[in-house]
Amino acid sequence: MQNQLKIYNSLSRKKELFQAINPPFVGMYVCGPTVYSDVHLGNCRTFTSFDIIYRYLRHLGYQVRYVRNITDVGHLTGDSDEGEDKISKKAKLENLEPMEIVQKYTVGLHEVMQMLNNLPPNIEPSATGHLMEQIEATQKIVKNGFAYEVNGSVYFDVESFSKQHKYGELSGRTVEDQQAGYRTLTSQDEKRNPEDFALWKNASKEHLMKWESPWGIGFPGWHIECSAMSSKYLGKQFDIHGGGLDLKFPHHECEIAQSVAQNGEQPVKYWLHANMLTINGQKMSKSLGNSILPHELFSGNHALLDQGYSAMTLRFFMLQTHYRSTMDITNDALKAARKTYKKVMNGLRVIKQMQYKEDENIEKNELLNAQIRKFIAGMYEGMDDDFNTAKALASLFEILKKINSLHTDSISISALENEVFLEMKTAYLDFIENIFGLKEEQPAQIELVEALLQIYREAKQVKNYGQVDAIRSHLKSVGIVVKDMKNRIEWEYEE
RNA sequence: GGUCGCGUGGCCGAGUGGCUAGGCAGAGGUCUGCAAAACCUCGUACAACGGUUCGAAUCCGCUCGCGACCUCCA
Repeated sequence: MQNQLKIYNSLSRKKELFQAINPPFVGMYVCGPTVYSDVHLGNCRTFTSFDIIYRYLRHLGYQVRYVRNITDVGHLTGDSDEGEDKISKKAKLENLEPMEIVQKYTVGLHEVMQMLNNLPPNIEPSATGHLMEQIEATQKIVKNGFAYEVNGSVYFDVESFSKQHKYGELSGRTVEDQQAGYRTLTSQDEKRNPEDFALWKNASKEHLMKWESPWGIGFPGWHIECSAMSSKYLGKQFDIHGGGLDLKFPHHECEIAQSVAQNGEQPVKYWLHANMLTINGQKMSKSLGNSILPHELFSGNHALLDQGYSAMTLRFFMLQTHYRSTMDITNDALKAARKTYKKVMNGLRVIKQMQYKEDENIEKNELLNAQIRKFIAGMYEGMDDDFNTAKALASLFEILKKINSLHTDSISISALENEVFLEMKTAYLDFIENIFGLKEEQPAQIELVEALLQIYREAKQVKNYGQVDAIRSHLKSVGIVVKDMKNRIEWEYEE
């Protein structure tokens, strides 16, 4: 598999040429959500970023196995190993079975993912569906001497691990650094050292979600599920592991340690982290009261929003920012994104209908042909540069200008080489639909619009401007703009 | 306090030692019954200060500001 794709690897802190372990196959694991509440915009950003990465890898010809888990047990509130299970807590609060909570929010997640046109992962494994694998992984770590049991709980022994292996490489921390940030252990604590983390936790009688294990009745720790499930479906070593930047430490650091503790080798070749979301320059968080749910964004039903913005507007907005930069949500930025999104989609409709026409009387424009080829290459260069969608879009807009110029006949299509025209059409379609994953949101009732437009044309012929203006304003009220061009009359989506 | 990142024109947002993306908004123009759309032209920006260099927004140092992680979070 030949390519120029470079990926920023969080582990090396450098852009590296992407070389699949087993081409043409690529294994990609992305940390999914804990399904104890509605999926939030930050989740959406991360999953959309990896959706585009997934789509691009496929476009390049890789056969990608994309695994994104559902965390439905083991993720605790509060201090990492002492809080309440998030799912259980919510279940008690709503007086439901924990699995009802899981089902409810998993369905909600899928719904939003579909609206955003994110492709479903190839495997979406849940933690409760892989208890055996987690128990086995824990046993192996204990056997290798990197974990210890206390009162029916098993903890990863960071100290003994770090004597033989590196711990903290991904996040750039040393064990000593971390100790500085921890409170001291009390005599009540089961852990030998504060940086140790739970692989398996003993469950009290009241605990809702618990299972048999070699250490008694309990439940798995949060980090072990990803190690267990990623290795089950992608092997001990796989190509890409992604997730939100906030998972880098401790979650991903723990995953590396767990895998190395089992097999002695690094589990992941390329670690990718998507950056956080801010709103009006501030971190989006519940405590600040500025978090927005996808449905609130779509409906505009939120104090910080002037109006609603569609799922595709959000997706386009995300494309304009590189996945490793923080993305700031503002009304102004969203409005600009909506307008540009529609412009791009109007271009898509135009190019889909456009046909090449040979005309011997018209000379080929070499400069134009060269320019178009350069812009197509520019889109690929952008994506090859660590999936830089913002960079790719710059070239896409240049192509869009050419498409519009061809459409309005300010450039003759015959001035293009047939081959260049086809390349341009294919590339524009591929990028919009297959790579960026954009789609039309309000497919208009084309027959009706066309019928009205016919009346419009006739009224215009006889200079019945009253009727002309009436039709125009009617169509505008449903989001359709009439375009009076030099030689014809058409419609497009309002921007 | 520890670790790390960022600061780009009115707004958003790429980039990166010389060739100075792109989008939105704004101005002018072409077209048009009027408009809209589309296209063309226009803005010479990179937090402050010092240094390295023939040359820095881009490298180094320092200052200021913002943010992330270290504690639930994608």
